[in-house]
Amino acid sequence: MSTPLTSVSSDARLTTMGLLFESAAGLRRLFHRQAEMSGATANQSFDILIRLARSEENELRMSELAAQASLTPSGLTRAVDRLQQQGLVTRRSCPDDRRGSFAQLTPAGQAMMSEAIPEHLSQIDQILDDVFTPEEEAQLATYLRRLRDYALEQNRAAGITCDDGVASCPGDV
Amino acid sequence: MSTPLTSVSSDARLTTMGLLFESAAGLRRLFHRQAEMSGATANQSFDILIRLARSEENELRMSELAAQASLTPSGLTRAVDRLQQQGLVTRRSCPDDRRGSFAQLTPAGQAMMSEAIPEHLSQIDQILDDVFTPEEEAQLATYLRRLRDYALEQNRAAGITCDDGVASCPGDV
DNA sequence: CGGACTTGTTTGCTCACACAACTATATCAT
DNA sequence: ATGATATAGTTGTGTGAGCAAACAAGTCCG
Repeated sequence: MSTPLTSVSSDARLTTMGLLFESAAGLRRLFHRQAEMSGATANQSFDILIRLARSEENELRMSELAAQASLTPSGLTRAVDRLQQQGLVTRRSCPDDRRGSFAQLTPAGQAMMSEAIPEHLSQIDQILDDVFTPEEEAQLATYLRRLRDYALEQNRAAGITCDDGVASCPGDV
Repeated sequence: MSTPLTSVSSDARLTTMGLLFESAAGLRRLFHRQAEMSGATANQSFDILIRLARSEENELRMSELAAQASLTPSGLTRAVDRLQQQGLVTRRSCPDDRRGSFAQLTPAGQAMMSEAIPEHLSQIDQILDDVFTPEEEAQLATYLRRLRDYALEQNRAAGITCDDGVASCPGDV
């Protein structure tokens, strides 16, 4: 056997999915590179900081933040640990629910983000201006939003292992 | 200071970028979940296997494969190591350039992919059919392709540290 | 020919993330 | 109240990926 294992007709859709992952990976590198060049603002988990910066009181519940950043709870715990060590974030325990906590930007974190965000925004502006017309940009956003919501929904549905009384869960008798 | 650090006008574009990453992450999980459920076909670095399966002779140069899979050369070396241990891939040294090698699907790898790819394709069909009209799908693909090519180009340009004789490279006198 | 530089791949090291198990609080049924 | 279950978050452990340095083979002069 010496020929590819996919038919031409399926290739287009496979490629579309590939494009999604490749463009995301490519842009991630682009952002990472610029963040790195800006010296002081270089920080992995920039994603987390931005989401905090965009929130009321610059704080979010851990679980909410995990969902927004596409991290597992455990992954987020570690990420916030690191940011805390860097002095950019604090934990504030939730008064209404003593299980919960907020991650919150410290003044230092706010200061850093005040500097870093404009750079990031201008990089995004540049990219989008270079690649899309405003209409295309809006279209892309709606397409991606649909895709994200679909994936979110499907993952949520799959996460509920025994959603309607199915007894197929291993070990639950 | 108690208000978010971003203005409303910038939020849209920031969100668009967020959507790209979130949709990619969401779909990645969706695919991973299904792969996992299909038992035998469960395999991380499915991406790599698919790209091999889609290629002539089911083989690709390591560097080419790394680029396609958005991995660094080192990351790919390790990934291929693992796949080789699983018996799904072999290395074939390039006759024309003795530095280079090909990663190639073994018969076992081909067999596995013959089984796994149809499932994967049907999952993709389902997603795209659920979320987009054919025209929208085509549009999305062109948008993503532009974005990917842009990122590729920018990253490539940035990778060439001293592209036009700039003497700013540290330590090159 | 022979040394300087480039390119393709691999190795040493470190870090970040996921999964599973655990703790602590909350909620619900009886 | 009280025990069963669910939810929020943290910790132990393994794995995958990146960076930088090493290595090996090709290329480019002189």
